[in-house]
Amino acid sequence: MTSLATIPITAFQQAVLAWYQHYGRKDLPWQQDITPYKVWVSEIMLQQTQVKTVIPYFERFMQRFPNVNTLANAEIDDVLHHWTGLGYYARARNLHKAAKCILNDFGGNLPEDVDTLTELTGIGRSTAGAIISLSLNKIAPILDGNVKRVLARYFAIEGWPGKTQVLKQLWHLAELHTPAKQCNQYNQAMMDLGAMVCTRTKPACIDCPLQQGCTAKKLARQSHYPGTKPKKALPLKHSKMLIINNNNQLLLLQQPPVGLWGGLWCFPQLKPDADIHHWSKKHLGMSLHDHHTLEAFTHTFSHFKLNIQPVVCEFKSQTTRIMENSSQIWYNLAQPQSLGLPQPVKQLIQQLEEHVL
DNA sequence: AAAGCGTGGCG
DNA sequence: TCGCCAAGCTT
Repeated sequence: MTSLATIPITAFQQAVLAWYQHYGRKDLPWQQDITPYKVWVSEIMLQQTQVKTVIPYFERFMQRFPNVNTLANAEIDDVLHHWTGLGYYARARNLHKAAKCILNDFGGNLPEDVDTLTELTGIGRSTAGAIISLSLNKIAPILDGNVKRVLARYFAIEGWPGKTQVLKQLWHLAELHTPAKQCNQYNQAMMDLGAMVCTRTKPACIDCPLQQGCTAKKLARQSHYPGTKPKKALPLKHSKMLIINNNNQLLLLQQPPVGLWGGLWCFPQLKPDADIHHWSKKHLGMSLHDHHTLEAFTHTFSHFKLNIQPVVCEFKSQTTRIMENSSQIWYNLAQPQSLGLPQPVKQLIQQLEEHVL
């Protein structure tokens, strides 16, 4: 394979660093007055999430939780409230948990080595590397989706990075090429290259500082790398969401602390074949007077689709008899509490507000 | 080792 | 429209 020889490591690093000086991103919100905390929060938000989506969430989050201390002392409901719509809510729960740990065990300062950082929940090897390199300019490799794509193409690494063996190869290459000096700029540059030049579809190889040594380009097989995940159809599930409105206060139930939508507040959900009358009597102790459906819609998760049938419920007696408790609240439309809401629930609530007005 | 975990954008 | 997947980590 000598015909596909790549360029020496130092030349690789120099090309990447030189490109960064001209074209790298330096104006993102978390790149201003850089601190480990800002990099940490941004890296967590950016997991499986695009920059454009993250920016407004990051701004609001930093406004409300400007440092480890404010985050550690916040209510989890408030943290999840600021995460509403961003998805992968375990990230917010882990962030909050880790902030408490950093405050209690590390005096409010993030650990400054990869191994200790990785022990914090929600921080894996790549996120730890990003914090260490981007905020402290210490040497540490990163391997996010962008870097994976650049390396997989440059070295023509076969297979899906979700496979342990493929991932191992990529990590090895990342370690090998990460420079001791200007590690912060190099890592940022590799991510920017993947995001701006070495894109998933239609990579702009003509603009790439690594085009000369890129194996995928030589083979004209850019789209072959990195290998894709074996596909399977998403299962379709169905659920009813009960809208119980008492004088513009909506009954919401809190999801269990872990799992799908963990810790978030939802309308009561029923399986499609469940009887609403029976459920109302059993769980609310009330007789349903009438109900009507709103237009059903389908929400897509990473691993299944959920068809949601909203049902507006009306009762014979006062629904105020339903008492609040730790996992059951009345959500006040006029003065909403700071709570985490799944996107479909937030959506439905917005619809109801418009209807009321 | 592979599945669970959200949401939005894009071709 | 619909499948794919984006600055991954946890179990």
